[in-house]
Amino acid sequence: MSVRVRFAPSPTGFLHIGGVRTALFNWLVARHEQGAFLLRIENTDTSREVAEATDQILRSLAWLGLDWDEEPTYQLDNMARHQEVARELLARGAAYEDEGAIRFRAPDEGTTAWDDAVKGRIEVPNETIEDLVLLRSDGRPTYNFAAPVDDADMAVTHVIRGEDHVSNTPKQILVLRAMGVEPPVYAHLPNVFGTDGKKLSKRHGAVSVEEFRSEGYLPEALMNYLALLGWSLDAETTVIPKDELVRHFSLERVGASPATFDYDKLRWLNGVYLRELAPDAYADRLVAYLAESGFAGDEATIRAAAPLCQEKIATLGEFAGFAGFLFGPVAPDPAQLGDAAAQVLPAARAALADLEPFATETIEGALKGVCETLGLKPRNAFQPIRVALTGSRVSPGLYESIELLGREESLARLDAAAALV
RNA sequence: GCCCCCAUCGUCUAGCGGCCUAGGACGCCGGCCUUUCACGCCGGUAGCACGGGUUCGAAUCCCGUUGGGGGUACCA
Repeated sequence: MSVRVRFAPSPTGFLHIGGVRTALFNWLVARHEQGAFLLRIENTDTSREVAEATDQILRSLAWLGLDWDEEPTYQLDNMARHQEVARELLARGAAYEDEGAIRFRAPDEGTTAWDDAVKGRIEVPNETIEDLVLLRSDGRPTYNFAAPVDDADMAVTHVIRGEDHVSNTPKQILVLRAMGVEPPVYAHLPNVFGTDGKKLSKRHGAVSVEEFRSEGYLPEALMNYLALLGWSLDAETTVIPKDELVRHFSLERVGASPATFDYDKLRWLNGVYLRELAPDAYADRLVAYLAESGFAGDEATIRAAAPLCQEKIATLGEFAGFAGFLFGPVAPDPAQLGDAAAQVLPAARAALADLEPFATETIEGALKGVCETLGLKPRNAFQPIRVALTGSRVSPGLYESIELLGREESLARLDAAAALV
């Protein structure tokens, strides 16, 4: 029987990073097994439903590269089927009416157990399982009833979800057994926490897929990072691209203990993926990202600046701060110009004023000449120039930056800074 | 309260009884490279929560303690 998994978000908000990780692991199992990855929107709680949430979730999954099979289904659409199953259970005495609702008759003795693919065998005393409501008094199914019924109808073979569902599992198994259906394999993924050990929330940083996207993270880097949150390939491999993930992923190597989201490591990984991009692909990504984020700058300059930044920034979002001097005026801090500024700035201006051609190589020669003439080390001489031109002590290569800035603008900035000292 | 789960460097993890005086990665700290920063390279820092067992031998198995998490809804 081919593997069928499902990701079943409730449309109550954006896709949280923990939810994406759950979706990813489902997707990886499906792709690895060449099975099906299904989407089911659990919208039985109409009061909490947020308009647009479903679209946003689908968009986030698509951006990450988690493509799904078959049309997404909506749990509420199956209400007639849920009611039908509830009536059967009622007729058979497996359920009973209670104040207009229909409750499941949970056993009082024995235990309900399953072999969790992540956590191992879990046994729960039946006496601790309440008679759960199947159908609310208004006829709508509850989650713990709709979920197992739908899983059975969709022929789901592996239920891979967050560990907050562990305690729901025995209830769902009981329902399935009462229906005469063999339960699927269950795999409960451990939680993802913030650095303080609490649930990952806004104050830790980005939490929704859209936020990571707008901060300039690459979907392939985020996927790689998320896969490592609970799963490992071996003792040493960290950079694992999508196809390798699909080739090697298995639930067997998913750990049972919770993980803390490490923004530093994600950022580092993102830098790795950014640097591995071919130069033109990098420029394409950068241009697309900046257009999306509303960055005002002409594409030609962005493309010209791209190679100067690829080795240096770890997220696309850092481009504006790093190369922004190419697109607008700068305000150098006099304190950062340094002691040599009064000497260096005019000398650099003179060296660049009539330079022909005005290109990286000639600029390098001219500026090194300035160093020699003044008897200064490049380290000391270039800092005032850098600050004057870029407004920062950190920037792309100086010579390249000057060429991109152009003679006119460079001279003007040199003059402006010289006037400050 | 009751039920369930978890526990290796600050963080992600390898480890499924001897290969471990515990390996890799991020971070951090040095050094090299270098026009700054970054990249890269080299080196360093840091961990098996605690207590009992079992065993010739335990990070690995068992029990307990402590700590953390989840659940306990006509929410999902």
